[in-house]
Amino acid sequence: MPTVPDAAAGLRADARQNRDRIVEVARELFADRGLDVPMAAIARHAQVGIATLYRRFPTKESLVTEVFADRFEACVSVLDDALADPDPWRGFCTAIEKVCTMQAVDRGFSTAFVAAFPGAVDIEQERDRAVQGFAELTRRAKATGRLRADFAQDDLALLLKANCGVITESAEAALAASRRLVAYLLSAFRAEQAGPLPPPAALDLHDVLNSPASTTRPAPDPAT
Amino acid sequence: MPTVPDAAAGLRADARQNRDRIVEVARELFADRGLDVPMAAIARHAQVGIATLYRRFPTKESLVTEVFADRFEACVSVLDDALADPDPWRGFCTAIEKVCTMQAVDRGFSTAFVAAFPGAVDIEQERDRAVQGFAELTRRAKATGRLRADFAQDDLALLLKANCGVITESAEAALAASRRLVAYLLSAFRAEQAGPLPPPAALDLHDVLNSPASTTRPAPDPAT
DNA sequence: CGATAAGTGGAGAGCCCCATCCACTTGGCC
DNA sequence: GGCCAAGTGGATGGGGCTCTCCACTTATCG
Repeated sequence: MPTVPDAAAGLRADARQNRDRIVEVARELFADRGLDVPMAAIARHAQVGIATLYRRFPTKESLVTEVFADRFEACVSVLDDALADPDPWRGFCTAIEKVCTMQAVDRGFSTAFVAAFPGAVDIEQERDRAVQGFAELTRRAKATGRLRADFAQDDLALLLKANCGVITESAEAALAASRRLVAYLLSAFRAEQAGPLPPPAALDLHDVLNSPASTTRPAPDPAT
Repeated sequence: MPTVPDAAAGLRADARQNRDRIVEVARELFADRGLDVPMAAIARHAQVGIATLYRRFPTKESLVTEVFADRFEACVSVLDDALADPDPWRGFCTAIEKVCTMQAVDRGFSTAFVAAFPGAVDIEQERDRAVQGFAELTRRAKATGRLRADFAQDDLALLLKANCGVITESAEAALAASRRLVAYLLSAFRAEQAGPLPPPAALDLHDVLNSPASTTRPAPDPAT
């Protein structure tokens, strides 16, 4: 390993200990209170001064990035597992379930992930790999005929954002909600009974604004 | 009409004009910037002082409530329309589509609605009526055999929260995303191909936390 | 065992937010 | 036209947040 084994390399022993404690505490607090827990609270729980915290992580965003770096890696490895599965559809479902569970269990990761996914922060390389891996997984799953052909690449982001939306209240409730939502969506992603879908791209807003859900419904019928 | 025609009754002419302008401006700002637009910004856009704003609406929450009161009423009437539809399943789908469109088009309403739905603010009466109406609609839709029997009452909240999650970026993109999500979910709500679902209730968290998506998957297979 | 650079803590600057107070203005009735 | 309650605006308080500054402490090495 020619590169540093850790970002905390070259630190004095006590400093390194403090840094580790900060990250650990931040992970916990972000997980069950979300990303908007104050820096002061993190410092207090880690039993260090605020200055120490800011010396290691010049900005809150840098702390968030550090804290969730391994989660992003975990996501990539989840994808690798899924790609290794001989049954692409099962791999597809499993990958989605795992990632959504990760979101449900960690409030902070949930929002950080969704925020970082479209316009990544600086982990762009990991992100691109994940996106491409998922594209491949999608392709294979479609090839088996189990995943509906009109499943769009962007539907992953759609699912992740939707999943993020149901992460509220207690962790138990969030997990249960996420489980159920994912089950519904995976069932909708299956090829059988695939009715017509609206396009994944944007559409013209004015049409809708001018008839805001109070008309007598000229919309197409989603039934059968 | 024995009751006041409006909450702004008995106000001096100029005051009433100001009040109306405040509500109008707040509606617009909330719609496309979300609920966290500052009170000062609303006052500025309405060309009144902050004191005037606070005289009419002692707290920000009261302003939000006033601004979205008619939207909540619109939701109730959407439900009434749905109940009047001779085809309960079509009514069910239409109601969900309409409400989700309302959310997608109005950022502020989207969050206000989700926030107010479980632990309502003060519009509890409307809310209860809506909940009961939806329960009836659900019952009828199930009776036709089109809506899956294990659809839970809480799945509506699940859908609304999920829909709220995809409301990001531009209004056009939000609407497109919402459309697609709702189409997917409605398709999953159909009775055919209804695979097993996780329970709508909460579950024990420890099991999951102890095997956080890195195990070799002992979970049940959602495929066929 | 000291010298020294690395590390530390807490006060506080700067900013944004909700909400209040009070001296001033103005619409509406006689 | 004049009176006065109703209405108004801007300064201000109070709180929370991110991030900075600086005098003090401590690990580490010859």
